[in-house]
Amino acid sequence: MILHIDMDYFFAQVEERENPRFSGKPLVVGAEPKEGRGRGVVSTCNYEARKYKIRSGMPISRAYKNCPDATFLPVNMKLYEGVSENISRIIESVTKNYEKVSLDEAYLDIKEIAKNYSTAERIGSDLKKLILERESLTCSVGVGENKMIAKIASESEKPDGLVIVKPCDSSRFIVSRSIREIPGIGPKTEKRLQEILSKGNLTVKDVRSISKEQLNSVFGKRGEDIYNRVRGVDDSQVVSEKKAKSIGREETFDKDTLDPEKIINTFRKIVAEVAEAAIEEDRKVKSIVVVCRSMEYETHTRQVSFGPQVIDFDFLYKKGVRLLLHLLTENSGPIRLIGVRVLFAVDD
DNA sequence: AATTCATTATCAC
DNA sequence: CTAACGGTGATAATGAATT
Repeated sequence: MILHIDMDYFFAQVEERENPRFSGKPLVVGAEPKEGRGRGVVSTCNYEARKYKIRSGMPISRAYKNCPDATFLPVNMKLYEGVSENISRIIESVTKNYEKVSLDEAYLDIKEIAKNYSTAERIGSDLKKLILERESLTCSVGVGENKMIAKIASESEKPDGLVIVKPCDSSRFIVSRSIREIPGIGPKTEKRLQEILSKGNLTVKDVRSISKEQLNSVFGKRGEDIYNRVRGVDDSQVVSEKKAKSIGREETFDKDTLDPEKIINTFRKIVAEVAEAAIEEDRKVKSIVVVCRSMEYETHTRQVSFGPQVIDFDFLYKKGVRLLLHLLTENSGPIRLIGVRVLFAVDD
């Protein structure tokens, strides 16, 4: 039995709490709009902003066009990280057996503490009450027989929802939903499924009509997963204390650039940040990946591995510059973004 | 033949 | 009218290189 908790419009709700004058009016947290010329995207917005068809992930320029009078706030990650920590402490008062998947989302394995689904409902409402009392924030909670059902349940009645799905109801609960509501089915997978069935607006029921064999032939190993998921089956586990496998930084230029000075300066800065983060984590690094995005939005990477070692700036910079040079040579056109990522050694 | 490395694609938040 | 589009991290597929 799994409980999924998802904070409602998290970044924006925290900002409303810190500054109640933002409440009740459209509020957008994300990149600077710069009179509609900004290149970033919306991180989160409140429900008033959603009335203007503003959404997470939307280009900030479009959000600005939809509602120029909205309040636009920059992302104050330190603030949200602190609040997220507080919420983690509250979750830990319920169970230590939980997996945090982002600042605003977590799965709790509650099979040991909930004998039945009415107990689970009580645990969910208690958790919501604690978070509201201690942090003045609302969230949505879903309970189901596995992580996927719990997540769809929590999404289904937000904001401030509490949805319990008993195992006997799992199949009925998902059958009429859009295929896009199944976690892991993104735009590309949806499109390929539409092509298989020669039909748009697919529901979970539609996808159930595709045989395991056909899914396997189109999607390979993932086919099995899709076959199971549309039938409500998901045996992925709640994993607490997950260690990062990589860390990276990337940066989009204000304007696509060819200026070597600008590129190398930005590169030096992000290498320094990645080196600092890797040293801070005290982890051994085995590879470095350099990312370069062209004006045409093509993303290219170059990477090199080495014996696992604790790295410093000079080491990373020497390795990275070579890769960057390769990328710039092959590209020659204006650059939109550069990035650096390090992969940690498995052990350690 | 099996494993690791390098690259790209897809997805999520 | 249409396109517009971050940063961070995970995982899988695929093919090449290495053991």
